[in-house]
Amino acid sequence: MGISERKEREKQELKELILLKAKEIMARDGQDGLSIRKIANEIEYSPATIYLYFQDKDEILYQMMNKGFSLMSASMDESFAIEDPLKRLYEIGRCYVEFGVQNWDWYDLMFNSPSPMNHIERCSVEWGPGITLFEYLVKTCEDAIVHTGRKELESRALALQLWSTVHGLVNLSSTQRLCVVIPEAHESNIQNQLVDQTLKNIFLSIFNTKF
Amino acid sequence: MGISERKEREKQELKELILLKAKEIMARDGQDGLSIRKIANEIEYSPATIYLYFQDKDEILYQMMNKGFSLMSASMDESFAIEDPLKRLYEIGRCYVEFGVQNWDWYDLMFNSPSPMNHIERCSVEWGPGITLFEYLVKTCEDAIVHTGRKELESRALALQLWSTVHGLVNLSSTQRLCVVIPEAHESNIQNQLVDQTLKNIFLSIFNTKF
DNA sequence: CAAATTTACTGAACAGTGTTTATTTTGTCA
DNA sequence: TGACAAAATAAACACTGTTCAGTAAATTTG
Repeated sequence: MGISERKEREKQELKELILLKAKEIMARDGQDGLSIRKIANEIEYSPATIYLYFQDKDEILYQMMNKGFSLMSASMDESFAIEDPLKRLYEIGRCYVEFGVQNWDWYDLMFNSPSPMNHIERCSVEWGPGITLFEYLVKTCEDAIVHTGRKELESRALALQLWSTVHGLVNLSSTQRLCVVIPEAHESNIQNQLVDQTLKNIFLSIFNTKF
Repeated sequence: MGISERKEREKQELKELILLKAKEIMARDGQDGLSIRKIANEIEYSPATIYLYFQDKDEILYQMMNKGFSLMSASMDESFAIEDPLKRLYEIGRCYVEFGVQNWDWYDLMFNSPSPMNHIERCSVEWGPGITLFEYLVKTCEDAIVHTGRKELESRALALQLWSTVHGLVNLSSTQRLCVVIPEAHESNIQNQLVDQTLKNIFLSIFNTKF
């Protein structure tokens, strides 16, 4: 009987539609403008219906976070393919910051918001794509350490240092802390330049390598 | 006539009481648990009264942010007093992270929340204490550069790099991203160790100096 | 001292928010 | 077609920030 299969499929489709509309609303109104009731309006169902497909808003934001990681991976896979470990590491950093600043709502969901983490803790699942990304960073750091012969560096510690720096840059820039501290940074291209300079600085200080 | 002066004083006192109770509520219920209506209850006035003393919630959070900077300065002034520029820089970084992690609600308000920035933009005032703190960091970087004779370093760029890193560390740690990526970091003392190691790494990579 | 005026305060409403539950509508199977 | 299960919803609950008309208190003036 294909009837229950069709039902399952329809259930899945509505679930996807909810996430799709949520995505559209966030793009239009920002993360704060995303509400259950707005989603309900857009999919033309009552708000209560959404709770038949997701246990709460946290789960919706968790699923959106996962979609955000897909977006990010897609925008970074050129960097992942670079042969030279140092250049790869640098490009990953550059693209990371670029993605974060240009897709702030997504980034905020993935790396700042407590909502997806609440869901993760409640359901005791892993922060899957985040861990994958970090482990990839660790591996690239390892490659870079081998490549430069600087065996005194510890790949996990180095990865954390790099991650902290780019994460800090994205946040400072997107929450308007950079532009009020460095007045010249009001125009976005100068801010890009600042971020770029900082990235170059890290690599210069760690690997003695210019880009 | 001292009558209008007394009135002015009373007005100021109620304003301070509002901020005091707001502080207490945030300490108890976190930043998300802080609402105008809760403040109103605690000071035993109606919610509308609060709008006679502050134009909106953003202004309350802006004033609280300023109090947060006072707290932070107080907890860091031992570091500020250190003679040796490198050691001073390191201690500033260590205390910065310590304050951020231990007073996350305050830190979040000062360095992440859009609310105080909304007020700053609306009233076209400066991000006063934040700028002061950053300029002090720049100056200390300058001192450290002179002290180590590494003239190729640019103090403003270096300050931004250091700030980004510690800001990133505080955020990753406080938003539960660190502990899910590095499972050993669940216990807070190991997390402290990780943060400390990262800090040491920065200084090693930039100044070739061990701590 | 009483009346007029200014200042301080509040009740109630508006337009939202996430979430739950009892009820109704819809679809499937015998 | 009637019974049963599944899906959807209306309505409520307990909140949120904010505004405004109207009330109460304090002060100044006649």
